[in-house]
Amino acid sequence: MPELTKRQKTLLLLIIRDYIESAQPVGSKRLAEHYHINLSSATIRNEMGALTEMGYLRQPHTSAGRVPTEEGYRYFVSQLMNQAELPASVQATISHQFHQSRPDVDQWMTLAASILAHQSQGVSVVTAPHTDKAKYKHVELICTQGRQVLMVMVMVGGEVSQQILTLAEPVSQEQLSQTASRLNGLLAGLAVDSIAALPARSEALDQDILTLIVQDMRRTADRVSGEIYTDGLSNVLAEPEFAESDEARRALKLFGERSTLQDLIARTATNSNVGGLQVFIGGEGGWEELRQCSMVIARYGVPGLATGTLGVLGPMRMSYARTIPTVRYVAGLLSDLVNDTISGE
Amino acid sequence: MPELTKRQKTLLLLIIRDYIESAQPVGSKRLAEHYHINLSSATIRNEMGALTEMGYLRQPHTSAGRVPTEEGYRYFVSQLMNQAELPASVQATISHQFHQSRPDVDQWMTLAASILAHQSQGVSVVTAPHTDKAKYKHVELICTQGRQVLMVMVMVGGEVSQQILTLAEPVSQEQLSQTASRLNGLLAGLAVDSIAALPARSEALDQDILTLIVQDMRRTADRVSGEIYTDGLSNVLAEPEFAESDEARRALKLFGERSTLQDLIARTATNSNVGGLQVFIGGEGGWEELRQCSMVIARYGVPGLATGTLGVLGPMRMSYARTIPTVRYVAGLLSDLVNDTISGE
DNA sequence: TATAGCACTCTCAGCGTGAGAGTGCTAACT
DNA sequence: AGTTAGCACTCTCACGCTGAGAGTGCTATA
Repeated sequence: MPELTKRQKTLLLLIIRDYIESAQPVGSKRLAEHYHINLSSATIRNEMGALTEMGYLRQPHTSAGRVPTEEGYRYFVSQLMNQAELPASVQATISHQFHQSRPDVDQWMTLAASILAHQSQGVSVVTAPHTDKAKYKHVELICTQGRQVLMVMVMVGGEVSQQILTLAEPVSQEQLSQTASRLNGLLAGLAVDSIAALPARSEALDQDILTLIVQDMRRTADRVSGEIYTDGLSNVLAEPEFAESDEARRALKLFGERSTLQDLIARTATNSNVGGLQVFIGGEGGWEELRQCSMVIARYGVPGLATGTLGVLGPMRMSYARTIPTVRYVAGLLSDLVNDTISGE
Repeated sequence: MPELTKRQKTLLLLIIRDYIESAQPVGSKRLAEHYHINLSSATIRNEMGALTEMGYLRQPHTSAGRVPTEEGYRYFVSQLMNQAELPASVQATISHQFHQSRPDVDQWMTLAASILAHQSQGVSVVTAPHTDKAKYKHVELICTQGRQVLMVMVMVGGEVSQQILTLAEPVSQEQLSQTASRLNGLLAGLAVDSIAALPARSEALDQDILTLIVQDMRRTADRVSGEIYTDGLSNVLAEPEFAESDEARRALKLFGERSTLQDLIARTATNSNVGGLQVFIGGEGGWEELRQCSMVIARYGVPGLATGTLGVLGPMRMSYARTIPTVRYVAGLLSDLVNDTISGE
């Protein structure tokens, strides 16, 4: 990793910024004219040569301008990470939208996805806040129809998850309510993990219903994290690199599938902390099809209590300068909201 | 609407079938060679000329083959409507998938969307079963966090809808349960419409909570029909007519937006009966952007109790021969499932 | 009435060409 | 030594031309 002179840094940043805007290889002449650096195109050419040598730029063909390499983007992003605040006016607008909305996780997630997609012009992905060590708070069993029962579980912290169970035979609503209140007595405050150990010491209850329910509680608790909100697929359709080429189209197809996003989030989120912000350039970290894409991902929430992931997926040429601060800001906002919710407003 | 000779009918059907497969204008020579009709290309040319005259075909340019007009497709579809059963083996597979799945509306909808998308290679849209004249059956109020309350409403028939309310001040779970059971006593069996009239005769209850809840019940009940399941967006990306051209891309963008589909379904579903199947060709019935698209739509369920809509949106050149019977079959299946559920399995 | 033949039209892929953009190198300038 | 001007070179791309091929409509014929 050779050293860059100050001039090289400025030039590199300028080139990348220009390329992100124009989507076209940038040449020395264009650079000299459009930005008032006091340098001739020849000097710039020399520097560009050096930057190419060092691996930050490359030329699509002999007589084209330069295009950033992954390494180049990486440098660009590392510069952005330190500074880059969202303009106060934008912050205000976003914050306003959140406080205007109904105080409902579903609303927040949808809104976050929409804002991210709009600001970054990429595909946004947001997962609902979730804990592994959720503590059980309350369960409700509601008879919907015949043998079908809707189970609603509420965790300490306000997380809600639900599932439909099918019993062996019809049960009345009264019976269900009784069972539920017994469960509530037994389980209040327990960590969800320990529910699995329950059946052994509860012969007193009607086994038939109970075993089924306890079994499904575990599964239900797991399933919560599966909720993924996404938005902005059509943004990416407009990008020139997705207009043609099969490779790009395959990537696009991936975006449309829930399972992919889920996997993606899971894979990247694990080794990341709340507050931290990760940028994956050119699909680093596996994922062959996304070689032309980048991701900006952050975790939000209160560690140990409820956390979620949010991020933006876009072409490698995405506007990091706008995406990174937006992701960071929205992550912060959601963290605050989660925090407020937990501490009971 | 001039009469078609038998030979013209055969020819027209053949041409359209070929075009749907190949996506390319079909010429007289190709037709004469590939299908063993005992006619020379010259004769076919004459007939094609006639069909063009009558408005069923057109030529993109002087020396290209023929392409079906909307009128042509319409004729084609009208032929398909009468016959066209799904092969028994496919029927079996689909039916199997449904009966294998968990008996859960959410599962069914997702599955239906997936099957439709896969079979038709288009974008599928399915709405959950819903009634206007839903009868209220049971309500449950669950405290999630501070002033937030999750309200779950169950309708006769098993339809479930929910919403988060925010009260003016925190309320304990016991209080909520009491309120809920009082509500249950008051409302059991009532049509949802008449709930709005309630507050007048209920000064006995804690007004604060109640007014809020009753207010929101109405809204919640309405919101149920909003649930839309969709799948297969990426199918349509592969189609040649969507590869280029801005018009097509704009249409694609529409598909990605929930609100569009919602509107679309609403607009088309109203004047359609369960069992009936409608085909909209070239975006007839408004919707400018979908001029290159067709829709196959059907309603399912038990009229008056719970009905929903399902359909497929694809290029005008979609495979009607496979889509129509699939939509019809899946609609039938869902109707059966809804029926079974209502009559209590 | 169906077919064979023919002249005509239009598209499209392939090719060559020249303009333009961009480069690297060298020599001159500060 | 760093900067710049100039120049020769390379490569792409848009343009125009052309010939092959596909398809047509019309007319004469079986």
